[in-house]
Amino acid sequence: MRDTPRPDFDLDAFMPYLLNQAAEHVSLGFAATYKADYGLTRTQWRVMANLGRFGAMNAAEICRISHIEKTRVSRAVAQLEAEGYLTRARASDDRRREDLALTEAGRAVFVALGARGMAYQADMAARIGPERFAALEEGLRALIAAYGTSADD
Amino acid sequence: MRDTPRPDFDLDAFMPYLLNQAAEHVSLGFAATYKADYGLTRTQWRVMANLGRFGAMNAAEICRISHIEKTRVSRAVAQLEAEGYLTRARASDDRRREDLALTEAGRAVFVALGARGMAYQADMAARIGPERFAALEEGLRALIAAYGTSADD
DNA sequence: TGTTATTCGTTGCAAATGCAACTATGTCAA
DNA sequence: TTGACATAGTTGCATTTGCAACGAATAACA
Repeated sequence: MRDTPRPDFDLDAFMPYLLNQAAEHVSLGFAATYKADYGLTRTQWRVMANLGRFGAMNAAEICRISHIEKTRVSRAVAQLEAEGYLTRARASDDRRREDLALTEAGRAVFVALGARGMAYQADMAARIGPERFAALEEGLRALIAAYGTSADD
Repeated sequence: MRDTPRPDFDLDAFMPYLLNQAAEHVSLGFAATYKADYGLTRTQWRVMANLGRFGAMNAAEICRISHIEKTRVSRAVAQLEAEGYLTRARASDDRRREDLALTEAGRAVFVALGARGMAYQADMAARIGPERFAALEEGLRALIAAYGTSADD
């Protein structure tokens, strides 16, 4: 009586569970880098990474691209500005908007962390094998495409 | 001057980023189910899923298996007990330990959500194709194995 | 033009979280 | 036995988070 008349559901093979496990393990590994060396939170790093990769944009665009909640972005931006990593400027054509751009210091951090990120990525590929890595990437993209566009984009 | 003299780092191909995106999309989809219908948080659901799948065990074991922080487990367990989904019993051989087990009500929720989970999973596989789905699963397992065991297990 | 709806970003507040400190129990060895 | 150390689980506290409500600016349109 102590054991379930067990249904077929197996947590070990449940994709949301696997995704979370993998994401957590992998993210924590890299998070240690930018946390220890630059005092950045995950959200702060992601905001910087988007600005670094895609150029200046406003907060709402970052939300749309990264699917980070807008409150979180708002606070991350405030902190990044306080630390001199980005600047905000009211858009002249629409004064609700604030154009965000990395400062030189911010760009430098982005470049440095980008290099670390690529090294981390290479290590990952080596650990599980390049073919598996490629297949994984493709699967993740498919998933994001399948669920991202329909829901909230 | 507004655009980065861009380094090679490409956020779109950064695995931790892809993993987080995918995990978030997919998890939120399923989370809506157990949140809306049973008022469960993600941690609560995961605790129940572990108990349902692996049978009675104590909180520390749940921590080890699921990699959830022990404070979080402690609080989830307290809430689940308050709602009648599980029982705690001091282990007779070691009175520090508390054996946790799902109640009938808890088991019923686990079974119901398990069924939903399988349906959700089937939908995912259909959306991206079974081969990709299988490859994705294999890659995720490899990643978890590669990073999980070394770090904190 | 005036009225209503929408969008951008911030803030208040309650809930969730992480970390360290703590209690209680158990282990090991002198 | 005693004392040092380890483990199970809880609690205090500061930080982070999500959601809803908000003010300001703009769009849409009668």
